Amino acid sequence: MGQSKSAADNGNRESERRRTILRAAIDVFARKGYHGCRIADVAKEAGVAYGLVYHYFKNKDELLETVFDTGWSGFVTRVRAVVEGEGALAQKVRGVVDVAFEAYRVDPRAVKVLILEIARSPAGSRINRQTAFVDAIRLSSELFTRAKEAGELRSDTDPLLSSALLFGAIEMGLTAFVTGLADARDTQALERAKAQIAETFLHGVLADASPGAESPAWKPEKSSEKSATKSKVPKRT
Amino acid sequence: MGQSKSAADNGNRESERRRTILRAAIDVFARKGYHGCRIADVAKEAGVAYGLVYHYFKNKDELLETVFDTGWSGFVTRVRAVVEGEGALAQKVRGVVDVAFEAYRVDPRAVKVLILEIARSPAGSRINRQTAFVDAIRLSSELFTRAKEAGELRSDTDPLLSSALLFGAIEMGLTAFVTGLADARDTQALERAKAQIAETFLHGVLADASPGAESPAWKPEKSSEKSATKSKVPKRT
Amino acid sequence: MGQSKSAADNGNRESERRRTILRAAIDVFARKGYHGCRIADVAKEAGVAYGLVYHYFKNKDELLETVFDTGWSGFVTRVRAVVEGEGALAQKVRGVVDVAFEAYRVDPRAVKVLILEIARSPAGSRINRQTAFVDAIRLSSELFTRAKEAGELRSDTDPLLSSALLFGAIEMGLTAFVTGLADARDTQALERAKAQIAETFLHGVLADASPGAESPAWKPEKSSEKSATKSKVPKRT
Amino acid sequence: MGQSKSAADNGNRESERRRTILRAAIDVFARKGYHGCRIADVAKEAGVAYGLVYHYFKNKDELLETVFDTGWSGFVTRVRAVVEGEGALAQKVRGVVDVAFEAYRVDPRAVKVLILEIARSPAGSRINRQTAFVDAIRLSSELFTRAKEAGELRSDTDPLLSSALLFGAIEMGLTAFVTGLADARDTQALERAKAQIAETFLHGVLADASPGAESPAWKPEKSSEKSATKSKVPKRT
DNA sequence: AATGAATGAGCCTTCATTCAT
DNA sequence: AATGAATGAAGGCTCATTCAT
Repeated sequence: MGQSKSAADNGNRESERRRTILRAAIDVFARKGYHGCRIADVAKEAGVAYGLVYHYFKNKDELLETVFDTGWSGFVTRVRAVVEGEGALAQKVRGVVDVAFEAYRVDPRAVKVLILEIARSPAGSRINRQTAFVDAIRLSSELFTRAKEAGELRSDTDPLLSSALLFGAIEMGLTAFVTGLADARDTQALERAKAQIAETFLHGVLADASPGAESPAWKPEKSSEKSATKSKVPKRT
Repeated sequence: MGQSKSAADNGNRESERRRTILRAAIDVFARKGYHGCRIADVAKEAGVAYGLVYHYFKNKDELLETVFDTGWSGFVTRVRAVVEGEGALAQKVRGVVDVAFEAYRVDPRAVKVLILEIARSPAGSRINRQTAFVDAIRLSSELFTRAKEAGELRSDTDPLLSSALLFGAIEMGLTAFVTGLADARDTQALERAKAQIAETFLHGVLADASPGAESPAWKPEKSSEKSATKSKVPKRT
Repeated sequence: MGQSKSAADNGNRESERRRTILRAAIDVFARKGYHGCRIADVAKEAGVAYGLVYHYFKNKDELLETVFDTGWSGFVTRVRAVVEGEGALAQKVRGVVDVAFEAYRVDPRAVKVLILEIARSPAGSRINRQTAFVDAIRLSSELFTRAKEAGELRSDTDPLLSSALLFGAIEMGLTAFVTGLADARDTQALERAKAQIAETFLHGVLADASPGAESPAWKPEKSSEKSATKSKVPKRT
Repeated sequence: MGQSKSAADNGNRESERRRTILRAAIDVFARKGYHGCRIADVAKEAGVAYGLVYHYFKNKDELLETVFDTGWSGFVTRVRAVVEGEGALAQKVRGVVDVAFEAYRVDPRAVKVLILEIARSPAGSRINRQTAFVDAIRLSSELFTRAKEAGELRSDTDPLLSSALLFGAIEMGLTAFVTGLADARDTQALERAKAQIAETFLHGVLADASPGAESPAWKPEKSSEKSATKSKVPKRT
């Protein structure tokens, strides 16, 4: 029993160490970027000897990959839940934006890494835009494929591109906060940004022409998105 | 005349070399990324001796910065021309998208560098997202500020964020081609992507509910962009 | 005990390596001079890997500085012991000369470095004549200041300059051996040089005019320096 | 005639250029030291294109060698004139010291180079202590050889070493000024240093014990150098 | 003679990775 | 498991020298 306890301890201690190092890696990546980050930095941040990093990770690349995988797996999982869950398209789009911003709220540094360090890994690495955002993009594209088949989308939209545009907007929106272009401490601003991203994606930036229809769907007090869409559309052509 | 030619030759030859090296740097950056790009590679690609790179550029960072500045200055200049030119908002948005895609058509590798290598430069460098995309984003944000004042935009949109979203969509749209997610050799696809980006940004992805209105303006079979814009814009407001 | 031995081993092994590298640096410096000495040479001479030099020394300059500091600190310490010790002025002057020649006897290469490489370090470096010989010169100048106050020196001598002259004579005397102008393997010659330097400094090169006075003060078998000085001095002027 | 004049002009212009470059080299060497001095620096200082240095000098080493040769040849010539001229030993010793200090007064930077840059040249170079000071030392050693044969020197002095000591004292004395240890703008100090060097070398630093004898020979108010030397020497014992 | 662009060997330094303890 | 000394390949930068004009 003492043994098993010790073993458990060891086991815990091991994964604890592993997590400590991973956490340190995220922080250092966020601060210095992948290439500016040396293994020694990660070890120092984690408070461990620097050979130890190689006990838990084969090499720097695997460390980075783990950082990405860990970060993305959570994100992709949540995106999948939204995409495969119940609700109308608009609802799901808002859900995806929510997931991204929530991730940012919970761990801005991790998101900074995921956003800014995408495609920064060395040439040989498997980590790049393809394996990162693209997972989420492909996943969401199914959403748009189905929506299009259901006639919810304009007929000329390419689902994959739609998905790319959504994530492009999300990324650049978050980037505005990540890089300090916008103030991340302003919760109101974050909420407004979320809404604007989703609604712009859904309805565009243009104001409605008809009176009474100018209120976008996300203004809860005035109208549902659907009616807004309805009222606007007839006037086009 | 022989004289002036010789003088011109000298003048040209110098800047020719410089341009050759710059060109080579763009190509190597596009191929290997900032960190994977060695001065030796650039020199070899340019067909010049190693040391010559240092004749024209103080160091690797300055070379990089020049690549970025050159690339961006052209892009920003063109964006400014569109933004400050004549035309309705929608027209200008399409114009901005056009500029980006045209740049891609003319020199895909340069665009690849500008898109993928943003924010990859070392910590000490002045090259980063801030000084790159942000210039264009800030510039365009004026467009949205004015449009909002004119009532052309939904009242709840933040101009800076709108601008960021537009460029986010453009970036991710181009990224789809840059990374091979979409086929860059397909001119039709490029045209469709352009249209979809602009129109999604302007009108959202949602289909019009009313019959007869489902065709978005960018459907080529119905109308040219210009006429579509023309016919559409007057009716709004 | 095995433990303590192991601990001692570890402690020693580290500084042993450091000392090995320092030793190698001295040798290579002595052989090739500061600028001709490459880190690769030092590593090879020490029988360690290239990178290890940087494990123990921040850079080439620090390695150099350490070589100088180590060398000088020993020398300056010994000079100080002589200067601050007991004895008459003449005794101390001979002692200083002794220290220099003894250092040469023990480690001619180190002395060669200290003598020939002084002031060779790069502009930015802190190593130069000022911080090297000047320490010893300043230190000894106190000796002459006190001696002058005690009336042991001619009234018109500047203590600092006197000190400089002594070390100038010592340096050039050693240089004669270092450069091969004189034969360093000839112990007798070394002894004679020592004596000549000290006595020339103390009494000048000029022979005594009166017969029977041809024996210089430093001939131990005939008279003590003190009595020699005494007996000689009254007759002057 | 126009031709010959032109040729003369060219000839003059050429050697003028050569001298300009040499002068610039001396200045830059004095300022930055041999290794810290790049050909480009010399060219810039001289105000010429940098390939031109290679028209007049085969390579950097030859340039340095020329600097040394030029500097030393003047010095050695003057030392020779003193050594081979008329006068008593003491007179000649004072003359040698005079030559060195006069050289310093006329062109301190050149002397700085000659003093501080000795032995700094690369391993392969012929320029080093051997070919520099040693010429003067060997030359002067003949003086001491003859003086010793004439019984003017203590019997135990080695002529070569005596010569070395004299130049060592001169060098370190000048070094005090060159390095700023002493104030080179103080003409009085320079004169006193000259006197102290010569007299210390001739008579040593020790004060005479007898009253009224404390004034060294070089005190101008009591006696001329010559008479002092004369009157002093015979009275020694 | 004069210019300065072009060349490329050389060297310092960094840092991912391995290894002995 | 943990440590940190040891390794060495890689690459940025300098600068003496050459060469075309």
